Amino acid sequence: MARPTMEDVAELAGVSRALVSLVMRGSPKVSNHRRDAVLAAAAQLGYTPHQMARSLASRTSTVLGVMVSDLRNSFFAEVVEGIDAAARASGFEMVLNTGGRSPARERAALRSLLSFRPAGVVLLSPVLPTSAITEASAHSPVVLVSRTTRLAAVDTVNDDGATGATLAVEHLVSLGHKRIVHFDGNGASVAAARRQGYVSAMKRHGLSPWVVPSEHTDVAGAKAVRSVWDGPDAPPTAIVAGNDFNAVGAISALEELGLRVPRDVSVVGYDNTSLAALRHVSLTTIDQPRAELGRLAAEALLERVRGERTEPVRHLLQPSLVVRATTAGPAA
Amino acid sequence: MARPTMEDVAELAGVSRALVSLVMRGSPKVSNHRRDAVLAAAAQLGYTPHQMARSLASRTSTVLGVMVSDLRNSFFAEVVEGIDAAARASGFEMVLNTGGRSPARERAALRSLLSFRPAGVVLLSPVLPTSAITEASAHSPVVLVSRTTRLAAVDTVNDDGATGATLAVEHLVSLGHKRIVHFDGNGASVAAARRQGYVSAMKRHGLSPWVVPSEHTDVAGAKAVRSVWDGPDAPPTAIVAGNDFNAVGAISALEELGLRVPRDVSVVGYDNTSLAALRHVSLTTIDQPRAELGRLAAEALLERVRGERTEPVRHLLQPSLVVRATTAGPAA
DNA sequence: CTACACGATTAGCGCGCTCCAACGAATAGA
DNA sequence: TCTATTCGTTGGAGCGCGCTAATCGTGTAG
Repeated sequence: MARPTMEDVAELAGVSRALVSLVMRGSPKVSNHRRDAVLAAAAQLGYTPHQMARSLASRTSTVLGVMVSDLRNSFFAEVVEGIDAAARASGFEMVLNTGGRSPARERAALRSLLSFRPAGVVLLSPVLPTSAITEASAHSPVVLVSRTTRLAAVDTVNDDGATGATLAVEHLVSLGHKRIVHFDGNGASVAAARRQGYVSAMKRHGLSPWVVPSEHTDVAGAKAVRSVWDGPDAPPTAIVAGNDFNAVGAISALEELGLRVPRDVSVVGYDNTSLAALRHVSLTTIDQPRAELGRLAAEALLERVRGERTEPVRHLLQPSLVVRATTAGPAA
Repeated sequence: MARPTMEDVAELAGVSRALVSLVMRGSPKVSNHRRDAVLAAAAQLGYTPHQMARSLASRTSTVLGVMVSDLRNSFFAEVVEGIDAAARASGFEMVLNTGGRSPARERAALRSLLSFRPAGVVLLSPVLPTSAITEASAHSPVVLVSRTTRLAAVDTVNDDGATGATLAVEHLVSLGHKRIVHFDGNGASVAAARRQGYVSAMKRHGLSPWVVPSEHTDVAGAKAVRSVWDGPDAPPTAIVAGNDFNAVGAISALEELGLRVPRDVSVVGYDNTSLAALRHVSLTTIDQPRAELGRLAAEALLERVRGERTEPVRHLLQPSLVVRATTAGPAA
């Protein structure tokens, strides 16, 4: 298990340790002769530079700390993939943690990440209090994804939920719908923007907004449908769900009520998760560019690391409408 | 950004650096008097030990390297969550990578992980050649998840795919099915065990096995259904799909053919992903204990790290049947 | 043949920490 | 009183590497 060190490579190649260091860092001021000898020796020993020693000596880091609330949520998993791709392209690695949507656990996870003295930290939809984020930003560049802040030292990357919800409403209105209900995401940090986008789009078209409290789960979506159809009001002809899971739950409940989608009721989701793309679901939804969110988060950190920028950035990505099989004109 | 060091804490507390080190590592041989002074100084400066310096000096590591082929696959994401939980419980961190099912990329990812001199490495369903795994195992303990090996230096954690497929067949047979087809996962490393379990279970019941080549995607599942129903043979009354995605694709294609599930055809998936649990899908499937897979992988590494074991372990987890709404007796 | 320049190479310090040998002071035993 | 022993504490070496300043060797000009 004892891996070789630079010293071993230097000895085998018959050069000094410093020269091996130069070769490993790709310095141009090494003769080809020596370079080949060093590379051959390194290959023979199976030598790879020790990242930790390297970053200790160079006082730099090739680590990006990433804290994600819940990896099982495919939305976050795909953002992480985006971060990974961007990090890899620049020679960085991810140290990854989960916070479980608990402030205490997130705090511990963040501390743990910072103990690696990372080049930067990405926080995916954290529930941490602002004070903890402020403190972290004193030690390391911080990027927030799916959460906004006014902190000047912190970058943010979000999708424009208001525009996304507006797209959903516009689509339904153009199909002829007038009674459109929104299932609100309640606690979720992205819910407010979506709700606000829905409300103002409705008003813009002279329609009365109808917001039903719900959650970002399929169970909650089903429950919201039952509460609406059990209620005293004439039922809507279309639903703008809080996210895809919520939409799928709503569709199940509608079918159990004997209603057909989209013949009787149209449904629009949000996120365009892989679930929505399944032909069995084939959900009309709002696409959030997840990999792009991740990429921009990583890029934002790298810009800070390279000292290219000190001003905060506020990326607001534009979502897009993906029309599939759950929307159609209202029943005559 | 310049974080305080042990030296700073020592100076503020009026003690030596070595004493601060002892306090940070929770040594009992420190007087309460001094300990309090050190902790107070550390708190005042916001000091946290530098993990990389620590592991360099101690020649130990608190890093677990994790390479996952594709995080977007929720199966892997959930295994990673299991690893994370176990690692956190023992004070370890994950350095995480993706290999993208490409041998070249996986090789680079593995090298990158090893450059951190991790305590151990977890490879989730790698497509790497055995030689690369052998080489890695010379440098660090290695655990393979969802892939088998004969390498004595490498631990493995798998679910018992043969038993899982057998459970599916038994369930269908007990419902009265006789014509049961299996959609094979082809390239997937777990496919062979499932196929073999299916075949021997069928034979055990005096039924003739019928294996259709497919893939672990919903598109492939749909295609397999069409090829079977377009074929010359009398169609089956039940399908044992390669995994949940394959099953969902099959169900869509069946419905497009005017067949009802489970009235006309029963379908069993594999993995019990969150998809299967959605009420809109409500798929009968084989549950693979994913978090447990992850936990055992982490544990296996930690046992090696702690020197508690040098023999390889071969964990084979028992899957279980989850009956939902896609299976019933065959049509009379 | 000497002086000089310049590129290739090396010695050695320090990154933040762990660990070990060794220290002084206090207590115990003789 | 003197020697052991224990306990809490400290100095210093060294983990594997990056980096700066100094050194070496070679070719060119004078």
